[in-house]
Formats: sequence, structure tokens, C-alpha cells
Amino acid sequence: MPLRIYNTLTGKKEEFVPQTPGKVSMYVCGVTVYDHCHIGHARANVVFDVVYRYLRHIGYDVTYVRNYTDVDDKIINRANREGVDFREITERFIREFDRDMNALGIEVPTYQPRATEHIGDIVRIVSALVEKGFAYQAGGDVYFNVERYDEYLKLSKRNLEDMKAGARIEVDERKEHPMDFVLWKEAKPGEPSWDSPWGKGRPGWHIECSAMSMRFLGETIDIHGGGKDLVFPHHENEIAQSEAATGKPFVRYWLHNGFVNINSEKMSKSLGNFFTIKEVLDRYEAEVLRFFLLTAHYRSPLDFSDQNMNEAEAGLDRIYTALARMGELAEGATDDGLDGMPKKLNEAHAELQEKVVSFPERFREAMDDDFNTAQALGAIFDLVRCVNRVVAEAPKPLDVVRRLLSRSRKVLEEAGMVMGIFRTEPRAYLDRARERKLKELGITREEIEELIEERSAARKARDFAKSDEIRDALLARNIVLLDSPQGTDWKIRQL
RNA sequence: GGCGGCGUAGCCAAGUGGUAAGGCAGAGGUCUGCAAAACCUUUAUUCAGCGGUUCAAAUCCGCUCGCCGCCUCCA
Repeated sequence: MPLRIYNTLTGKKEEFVPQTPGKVSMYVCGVTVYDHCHIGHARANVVFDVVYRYLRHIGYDVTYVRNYTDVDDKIINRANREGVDFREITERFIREFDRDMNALGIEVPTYQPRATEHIGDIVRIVSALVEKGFAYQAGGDVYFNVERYDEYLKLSKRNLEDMKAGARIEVDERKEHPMDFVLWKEAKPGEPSWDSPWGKGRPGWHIECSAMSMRFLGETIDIHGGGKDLVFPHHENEIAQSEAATGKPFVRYWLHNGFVNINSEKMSKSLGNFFTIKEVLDRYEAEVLRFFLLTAHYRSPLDFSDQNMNEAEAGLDRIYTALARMGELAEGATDDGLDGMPKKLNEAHAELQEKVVSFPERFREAMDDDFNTAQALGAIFDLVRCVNRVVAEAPKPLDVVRRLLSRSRKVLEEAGMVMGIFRTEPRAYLDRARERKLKELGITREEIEELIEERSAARKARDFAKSDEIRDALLARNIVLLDSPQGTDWKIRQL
């Protein structure tokens, strides 16, 4: 099965065929660096990180560009408000963005250009558009004339007449058509500016992405991604100005991720219903947020709530716990020769063998179907259940079983690499998650272990009243005890 | 007003023509001193509603209801 991708431009899932065999060029619209990132930004970046990882996983050589928009009205406004140079704002939020992305385990793209580093490229494209008659100067501004470009609105599938009818924007008198958009903006006194054939000014919002995409990836690229809210006007305008300038298709596959919602409403700055990445990472492991973001298909809306995050945490915990067991039981075992293994296995073993051997294919099928991470997670849980079953039946497994467990861990970790989860050594993850929660609960590991010791002694003496008293006391503080023949472990109660 | 999307169990969520993955929560069981964890069994004769196409529909078509998004900065 080939990889199939939903293309916003055609409105269909299409087989993915890059223009150069074996190579993929991919551009994703980054953030405007004027404020903290919220989990909507986290989603977009996690989604395209998984796309990037998966494409490489299946053998493509991927060149991935993600920009920083570091000149824009909002940045200037903030700089004015704080009374600082705009670069102070952009530097600060670029650092924050990088820190957030790093925490989320987002791979660093091949190139991370900034708009201000490409003013020359931008001016060249705008000049070409003016020369070709697609753009016109009005005072110190340069506008793109949407009526000259026949295919305008092909991405968002609207038409100019309807847009005019529903327009809520005040129309600038100098525009030839109300929908014309600015390519180059004249600088007001005190604003950051660059020299251009039209005087001092700065780029309009959309042109930078065209310029950087062409600079690093060429005039036609394979994949361009971003949030659904960028379809219009941002990506529509990128297409218009790029294709008008080069006469070539700009992007072959357009990908757009759905929003993160709060109570079914889009999370956004203007509604004020957003959570920053940092806030969320104070409460949850970064992998929990990543896992949560991957529980739904990337194009679907995803509701952020405590309950949903807690469920994601429980799910990830379950997988990590199983991985830890696999690691312990399969220590030193090889995972060779599983396919021709003798049929002397019992039912549970046979099921595990079947599941583990078929897992990579199931995973790939899910991911090939427009990066269906929700389905991929289903396959992961399915395998985890089989593993747990085998482990529950045989605490001291035979060599063949240890080989099955070793392979299980291997295939799960491979899948985890693609999704950017299970990146931590399982015990280390579980310990860290526990420590974080202990702090919240105001109890220490030593305290718990002391009480467990005390309880073990009571149990040995068959003083169950005391034993249960200790257990209940811990439970009241949200510590759950897990007894096993190897001793007593503990975990934090899911709330 | 224009355009687009969504509605699958108590909750989250896959499934786009062949008879409903998975997770969480719930119930019963195994294990346990009792629990917890884990495992086993179980929980949608049915996919918002109504019609239609088809041998066959959650999946295609039409209508109705409800929710959401874009059309203004937005991941």
C-alpha cells in the first residue's frame, strides 16, 4: 500500500508521489514570534513532526523548512508597548518557541529561516510580480491584483463574488479590487524597514513564505503544511503570488491540521481560551501532551480537557508499564527466528506471535492512510494487551516467549520513534512521572517506601489490620499499592 | 449571506460499499489474606433523524435537526 495523503487542493486522498523519486521537499508555516505558544501551535508542530518522521521512516530523504515570521504588525505593536526594539521581542519568543519544541521532542527542521533574513528574495519576487502586471504600486505599498490571477481561491474553493458579498473588511481606497492583498508595506516613521524600489518598507504577511519556500526548496515543492485557519487567506495568497511569479505550480500536496478546541470551540488568542505549552508541561509529561495530540486524526478537531489529558496519561502509562516489563523479562534475549518458530506455543503465545509479526504492517497501513495516528495507537494497544496477557500467564517466561517479548519491545519502540513517543527508557519515564506527581501531592518517595516497609513487616506477621491501615492511609493520599510476588510497588492514583 | 467540516457506546476515538478497531469509565470472573495492578468475559442488532440508490450503506445521494470552522490576525 502506498502512502496516501489528503490534499486540501483537490479535496481528496491521493497517492503520494514526490516530484523527485526518493526525495521530499516540505515547508510548514511557523509561528509569528510575538507571544507565547499555545497548544494549538503544539498540535500543528507535533503533527508535521510526525509527517516528517514518517516520511523519513519509509525511506525518503526529506528537506524540511519551517520559518519564523519575525516582522509583522503584532510584533511591532508589542515592541511599541514595551518600548523596545522589535528584535528584542522576536529573539525572546524565538527562544521560547525553541524551548517548547525541544520539550515536545520536535525534531529540528533542516532549515529554520527568518523572514528578515530574506528581504532580498522578497523584493525580487514582488518586483517580478510588478513587471508581469500581477501587482501594482499604490503610494509606498505594493498590492497583488487578485483579478489578474485566474486561479485565485482554488485552494479555499470560493469565488470572488461571494467573498465581496460577505466581506467584513474595510476596503482600502487605493486597492483596485477589494480582495487585493499587500505584498510590500510602506513603513511608518519609526517602524522597522528595508530599502526597496518602492521606498522604505517591509514585507506583507504572505510573501515571506513564498520567498523562503522557493529559496530553500525550489519553485515547486511537494508538501506545504499549516493549520486549517491558514487556508484562507494565507495559503491562498501564497499560491497566487508564487504561481503568478514563476508560472509554475507552487505546491503539490497541501496539508492542514485541525484545531485544538476548548468545549468544542476553537482555542484562540481572541477568545482567550488558550493554554500555553509551558502551562500544560508544568502539569503533564511532554510525552503525554504529544500522545494526547496523536489520539485523534490530524485533520479532526480535538477537545482539550483535564479528563482527556488524564486519559491520555493513563494510556501512555499503560504502554510504558508494559514496555518496562518487556525490557525486564526479555533482558538479553534475541528476537531472531520468530517467523519460523515451532508451533508448540499455547494460545496466548501464538496470538502474541501473530500480533508482533504483523504489527509493523498494521502500523504502516495506518500511517499510510493519511497519517492515521489514532488507528496506529489502536494497533499499539492491541499488541500491549497481548504482551500483558502472556506476562500475566508466565511471570518467568520460556526462551521462546522472551524472544517474542524482545521483538514486541523492538517493534513498539520503532513505532514510538515515528510518533515521537516512548522516547524515554520506560523505568525512567515512569519514575519521572511519579516524582512530578509526588511533588504535587506533597509526599516523598522515602516516606512511601518507609510505610511500605512497615506494612510488609505487618503482613509477614499476618497483622492485616495494621497492613490495611497503612494501605488505606496511603490511598487517602492518592498512593496506590501494587503487591506482587517480587514485593510491593506503588503508583499514583489516576484522578 | 457565501463556502467548508462534523454528528459512531456513559466519555474519547478509528472505520468512507461487505456486515462496528482501540482507549477510558462500568459490571462479572481469575489472581490476592483482602485489595490494587494485570489478564479473561461483558457493555452500540447499530453509527443524529427521515427518505432514496444497491444483492449489500456508518460508509453513496437527497432532505431535516444539531454543533463547529473559514470569510478579520490566527496552528
